[in-house]
Amino acid sequence: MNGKRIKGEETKKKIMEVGENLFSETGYDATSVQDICSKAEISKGAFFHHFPTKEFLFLEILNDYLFKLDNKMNEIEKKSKNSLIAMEKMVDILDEIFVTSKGKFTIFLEFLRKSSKDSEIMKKLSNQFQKYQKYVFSLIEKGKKEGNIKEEVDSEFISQLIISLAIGMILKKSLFLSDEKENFSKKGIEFILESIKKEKKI
Amino acid sequence: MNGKRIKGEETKKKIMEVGENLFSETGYDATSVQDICSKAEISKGAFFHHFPTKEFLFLEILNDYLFKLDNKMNEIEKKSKNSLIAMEKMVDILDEIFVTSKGKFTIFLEFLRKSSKDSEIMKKLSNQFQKYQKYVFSLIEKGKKEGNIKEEVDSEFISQLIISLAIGMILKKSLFLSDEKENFSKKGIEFILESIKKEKKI
DNA sequence: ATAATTATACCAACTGGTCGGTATATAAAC
DNA sequence: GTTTATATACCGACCAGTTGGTATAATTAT
Repeated sequence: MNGKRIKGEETKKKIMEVGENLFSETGYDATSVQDICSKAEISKGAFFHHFPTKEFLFLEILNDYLFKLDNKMNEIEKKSKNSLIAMEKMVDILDEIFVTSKGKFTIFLEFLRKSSKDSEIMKKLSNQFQKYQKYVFSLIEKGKKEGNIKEEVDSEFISQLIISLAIGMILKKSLFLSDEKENFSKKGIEFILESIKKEKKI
Repeated sequence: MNGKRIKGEETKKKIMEVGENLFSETGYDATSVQDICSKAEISKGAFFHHFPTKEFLFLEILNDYLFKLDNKMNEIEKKSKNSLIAMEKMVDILDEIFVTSKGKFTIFLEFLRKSSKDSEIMKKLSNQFQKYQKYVFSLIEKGKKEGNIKEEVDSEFISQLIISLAIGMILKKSLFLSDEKENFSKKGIEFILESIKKEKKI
């Protein structure tokens, strides 16, 4: 039936897939449109039929990436019974997003790098981080209400701390894997959580 | 006297300066040798007289960068009376290195990005981080001996935690400056230090 | 003189993007 | 049901400009 339409969408997907891989492996500038075409086994004509510019492809990949990140974030909320568990899970999920399926993180670096030149990209990434931080903030507030977290905790400060730590851990881990102990990410967040947890009375 | 010799060194310095700026502003790939020459007000011939390749320039800039980082690190040790103060100062210094004189951090990103492709660069950066972490480790151990830090603290774990946090804070700060509270970096490290400090008996 | 330094002209390879044209699938007209 | 029309998908040669790097000549300092 609509063979053409479907095939068109498939090539577009293929281009985005290959683009994401090459951009993260080789970097945006060092990846030529021809490289993408060759690896995707399509012609240059096909490429520019689906994407007006190379830059546009990059932006679509970024949007896609952020969209998936959002979805993952929402998943955690549903799956977690209480706020403490949710926060611990977050790191795993971030981990999974960035590190699993190799090279995911390097394209994040590529996004970061481009963001310092392109204010629109910067805005998008910044928003994403803020969204993420606000989510942690709400988890902490929720934790206070649940009686799991001390009331005097500065939610704003701690949420920023957790986000910063998460970013740092992931960056360190994915770049210099090497010596790190198992579950370091988890333990790191737990360390902070331990400090803001309310002591359980027996 | 040896005016020419000196002038030769000066052009080399100039190239490295301009190179560092342009690489961090525009990125390695997007910066052409010609761009560097124009901004440094020299000819292409002069460039390739001092550097065999563009890549080589990048590596020398990296080495220089790491060298300066090392020196800064050693400075703190001398200036600090005890280990706790030293640790707090570290973040400021890191901050200063990365953020002050805008764009310093973006070239660090550029280093990171290239490291994911070049194993030699990766090694260098990795070593630097390990050096840095080992330094924090020694500070913690020193703190234990000084009686400032609890003996049961896992120095390895905490040193990794601090490094990760520092990286994350700096990255977040320099990219999405925005809303962050004053002295967040300092407060962040202080938060961890507070947890491992030995209570002072009065 | 001679060796180091800088400038100019140049090259082959490659860049993002365009363009004329083709193939094929869907839809409309008969 | 068959023809006609139209839009989508795709190809690959081609464009003007840029790239890192070279060859060579001119300048300069010792």
